[in-house]
Amino acid sequence: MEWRIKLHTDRMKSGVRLSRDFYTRDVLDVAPEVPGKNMVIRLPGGSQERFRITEVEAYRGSEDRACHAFKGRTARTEVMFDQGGKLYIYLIYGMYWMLNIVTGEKDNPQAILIRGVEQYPGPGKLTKSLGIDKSFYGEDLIFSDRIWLEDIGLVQPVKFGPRIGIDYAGEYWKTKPWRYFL
DNA sequence: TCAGTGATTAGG
DNA sequence: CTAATCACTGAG
Repeated sequence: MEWRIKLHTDRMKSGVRLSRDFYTRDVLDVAPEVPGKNMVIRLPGGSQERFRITEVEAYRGSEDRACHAFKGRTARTEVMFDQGGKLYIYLIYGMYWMLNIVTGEKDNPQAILIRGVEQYPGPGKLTKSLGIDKSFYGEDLIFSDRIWLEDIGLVQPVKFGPRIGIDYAGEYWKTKPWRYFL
């Protein structure tokens, strides 16, 4: 019960913005550290809010059949080939914007799908609620004044399991435990 | 379980 | 130009 109270009282507390070095590591090192971090965002109304990230998934390079970079470099996936710390945004099923954070070094395409924050579980629901759309494509979390991540000095135990919604990727990639959540 | 919905992509 | 695909969601 105490952890619930702590989550709530800490929610608005500001932390330290994560720097480039955090993102330029391998996605499998970065992704497990993202749940528990705060996402700071300027909402459509103009107010700045903080949301605790609760669930993410790792997509790792041109070998990962579930990763959009698997099919090579296209206009859509271009930003994944840039250095870590930028946003990869795309539309799915004609309705939902997906929010991803690019990781790794330049020309090593990787990204982390943000699947949920504390108040808005679900990748499509959180982008809709927070007003995240194509205009965030390529946004740099190191310099942006409307969205970034911050460390609030809490280490949360992270659980893990297989990624969601990638049946097409085949048994090997589908079963990799690359989903991380609180 | 299943339809909605439209950008993106590869292929003529 | 066409047609298939799709890191989802909510209704029944």
